Amino acid sequence: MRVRLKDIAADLNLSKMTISKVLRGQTDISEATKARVLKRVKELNYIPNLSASSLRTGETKTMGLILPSIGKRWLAEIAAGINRTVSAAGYSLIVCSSEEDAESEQRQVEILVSLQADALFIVSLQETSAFFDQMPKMRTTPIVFVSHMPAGTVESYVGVHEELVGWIAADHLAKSGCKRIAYLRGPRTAVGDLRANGYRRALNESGLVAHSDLVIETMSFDKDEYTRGREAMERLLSRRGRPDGVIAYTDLMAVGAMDEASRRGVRIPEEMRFAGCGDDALLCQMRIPLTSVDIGEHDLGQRAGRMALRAIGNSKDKGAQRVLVKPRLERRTSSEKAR
Amino acid sequence: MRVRLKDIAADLNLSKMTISKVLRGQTDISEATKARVLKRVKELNYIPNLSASSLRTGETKTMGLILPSIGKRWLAEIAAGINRTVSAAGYSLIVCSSEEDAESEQRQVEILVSLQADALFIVSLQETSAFFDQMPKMRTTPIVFVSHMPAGTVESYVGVHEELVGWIAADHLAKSGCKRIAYLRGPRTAVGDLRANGYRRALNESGLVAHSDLVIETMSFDKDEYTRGREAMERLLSRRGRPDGVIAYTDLMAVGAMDEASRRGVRIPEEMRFAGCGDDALLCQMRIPLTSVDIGEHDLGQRAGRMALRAIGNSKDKGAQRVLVKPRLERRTSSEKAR
DNA sequence: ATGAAAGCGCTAACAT
DNA sequence: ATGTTAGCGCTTTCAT
Repeated sequence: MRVRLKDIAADLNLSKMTISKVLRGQTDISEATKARVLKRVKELNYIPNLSASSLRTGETKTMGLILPSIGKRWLAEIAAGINRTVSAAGYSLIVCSSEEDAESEQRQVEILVSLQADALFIVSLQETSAFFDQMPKMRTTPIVFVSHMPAGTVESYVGVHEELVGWIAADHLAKSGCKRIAYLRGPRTAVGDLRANGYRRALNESGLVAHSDLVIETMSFDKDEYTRGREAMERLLSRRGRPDGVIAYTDLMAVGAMDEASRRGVRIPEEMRFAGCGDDALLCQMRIPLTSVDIGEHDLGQRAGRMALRAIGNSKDKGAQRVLVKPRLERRTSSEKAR
Repeated sequence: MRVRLKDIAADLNLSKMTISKVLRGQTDISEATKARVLKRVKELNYIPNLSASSLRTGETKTMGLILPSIGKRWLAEIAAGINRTVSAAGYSLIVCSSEEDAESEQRQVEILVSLQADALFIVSLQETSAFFDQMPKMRTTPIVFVSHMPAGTVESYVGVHEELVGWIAADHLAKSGCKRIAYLRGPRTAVGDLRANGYRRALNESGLVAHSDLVIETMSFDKDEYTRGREAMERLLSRRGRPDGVIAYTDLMAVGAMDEASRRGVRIPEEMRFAGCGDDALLCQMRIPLTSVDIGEHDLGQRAGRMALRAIGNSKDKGAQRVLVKPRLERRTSSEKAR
């Protein structure tokens, strides 16, 4: 059996209350006993039973994060941002992966609520907020939606100014003198559409036209993004009127497109400039350093963390909060004249 | 306040015992009341308090996994492997990141033990088992070390046959006819040394010599692996007697080396064959598809999961268990004559 | 088939 | 400065 408060108490001829008080740093304990207790606690390697204290206090000083998967860099950065913020406030973060499955996500929510997590962060896969609405009894546990917000939810939300992502990249290339800017657009999702809108707006503002054959649809989903990027470039180069600027929905697609262009003898950035999205350190350092829009995942995580801490603080303050973080451009060789 | 068993009981004029029994599937309940209870439970969206039941039963049906970081693909695959196995047995997996910090790892262990996780998996950063030895009182919680084993531990361990990783890659290139096989070796760690030994053994077995200037040391750690791969290739090509085969400690280094070689006009695989380690889907599909040693992380995770389940089953069976999974070669264009 | 009592390990509130 | 009592929500055991 594990060591309990009671054991330490018996060991030192004290009551378990005294031990408990020492462990929680209460001040009405003499320095002498305090030292004695701490010494024995260390020796016996006592680890408190969080189930028990949670049952009594109603809190675990633990927060849960549910991610679609734990292998993606941007998700890991969100996690790191949250972790930094909440651990500074004395909370531990535990992560669950929904393995890209919306039903599994719901199970994870129940597990974390069941575990008495003090707050939840979810990068959700739910289309709508139906699941969350039906459990209003769960309102004790604040939930912060990160990056994606199920339609209808009136919960806290921290997301990305997606339209600006597309705008920043397109505006940059336009200001750099590109006249025909192609866009390897993302999926037909809310995010994909917003970024495409930003791209179009930037072009219009610069007096350019987002000609429809400059926008390449996301192709066969059975292929990886790198290959999709290459194939998109094939299409662009096979037509008359090749672009002098290319923006891709992801860094990997951008790298694929750049590789294909290079292979066909296009000089980068002299003849064609490129920008990606995600600012992936790995991809952006390869070959021709890639200009990319930094989505700001770490910041996203920090804001989400702060929001949860606030929600726990004033339980009465349940006004829905929404924050959008602003993306930032990282300029590199792929879009700048070599000096 | 959250819904409790008591609330449902009062609601239906039953005792909380009855509700509890229904929820745990005990059979001594009439079908009628069972249905009534389940209906109300669903309506009220009851979520059990795991702290309370854990306190009573001593188990949480939860296991913890501690990773150095959650952004790495191979760690994510280990996690997925564990998850698959333990969730099939009714356990939930919760993940904590130690953020590459050995002290933080210790804190995570304490948190998960405190949370009453039924078993722990650790991809550990500890050099020695000192921390784990000093908490024998914690032995109630089985710990499975994955991938890396702190010196001295007598716990369960599932790792990789690292020597074979180096051997497989080198043997493959040797059998393909390469006579001068270079090795961009990893760090001076246990793993790095084992793989280097495997490389040397394979060469010897094929009657080749692991000439010292064919083994390139890991260079400046402030640079990313891609750049290190490129720079290693620069060095190899600047000497007389260029290699006709190159093995790299990671896929990313291999890609860097291949890029640099291509840039300098070396034809791959005709003039130089390449193999990496890790079988990273992203990196292995780029440009020249890269032959790579699949470390078998998913398998690693599954074995670890099974080991933990066994440890929970027979609490008496505390014989230290060790398993090494075998890596596998994935052949691709970088090492095969184009057909 | 249903329920009452006791207690898991801890702490809030109140003695002493 | 230290200790006593009660109870958090659940389940084990034993009655009914």
